[in-house]
Amino acid sequence: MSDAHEHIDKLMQELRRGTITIGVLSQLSEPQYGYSLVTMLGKKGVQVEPGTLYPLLRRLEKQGLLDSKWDTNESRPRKYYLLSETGKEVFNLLVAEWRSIVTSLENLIENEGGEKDGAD
Amino acid sequence: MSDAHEHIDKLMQELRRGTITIGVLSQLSEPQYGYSLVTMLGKKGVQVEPGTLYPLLRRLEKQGLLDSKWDTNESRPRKYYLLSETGKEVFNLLVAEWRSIVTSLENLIENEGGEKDGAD
DNA sequence: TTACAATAGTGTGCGACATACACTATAATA
DNA sequence: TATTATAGTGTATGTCGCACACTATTGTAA
Repeated sequence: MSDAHEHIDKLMQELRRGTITIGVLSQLSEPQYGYSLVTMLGKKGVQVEPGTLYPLLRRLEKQGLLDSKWDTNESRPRKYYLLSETGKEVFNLLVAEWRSIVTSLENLIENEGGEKDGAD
Repeated sequence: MSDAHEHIDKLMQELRRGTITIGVLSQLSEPQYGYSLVTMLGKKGVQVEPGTLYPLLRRLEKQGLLDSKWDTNESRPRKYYLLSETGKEVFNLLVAEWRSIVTSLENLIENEGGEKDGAD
């Protein structure tokens, strides 16, 4: 019963996949830079490695979902990211899709453990 | 606003990732074969390609989450899959993790659009 | 017999994520 | 001044699941 624990990690990771994107997008209604995002998301229960987040941010920017601008006024230059108009739309669509997935999955999970009707 | 629709597909696909596994596991408290799973999941709103499901089933079997046996009594031989004991445990853990993710994400999403407290 | 549906299988490619590492610049300290 | 710690950004690489497209086989209907 314990040799499976090695696979669980992988499976959970797969479960998290894609949700990081939603998490990040959800925080970018206001400009933030990479490090602050890592910190903030971490506080909210979503652990993200910097090495995961930075490529993600650049990906999202390249796809046009994020805008970015360097702030060189502060002591260290920081790259601030912000949701673009497109990003806002995509985020909303993504949330809708997410909720739909949650609903379907909940149905499947709930049904398990109970009786099922043999209707075909 | 339309060139983003190409990315949305990818993002949604990423969102679905991993959930297919949970969906499949949830249906295997009783033995079923690949084709019937494709049909059944499809009816319940979870579209899965056969070319996606079959490798998944074998993967899960190789990981010890599923048991399988060929039924050659019927007209065409069918490979029936069933949750193993390990599989049941993993499924439960996975469901727990899933619910946790759902909760975190809901929090992040809800917070957006409203005011945020500057509490640190 | 041919054609199609049912059923299972495989191989390849893509892409996101994790991990690890490198780099810069500021601040602190010896 | 030199060194170290740390905040902050960036990149290279590997893994692995999933989608897609393909093949193979068998049974049944035309």
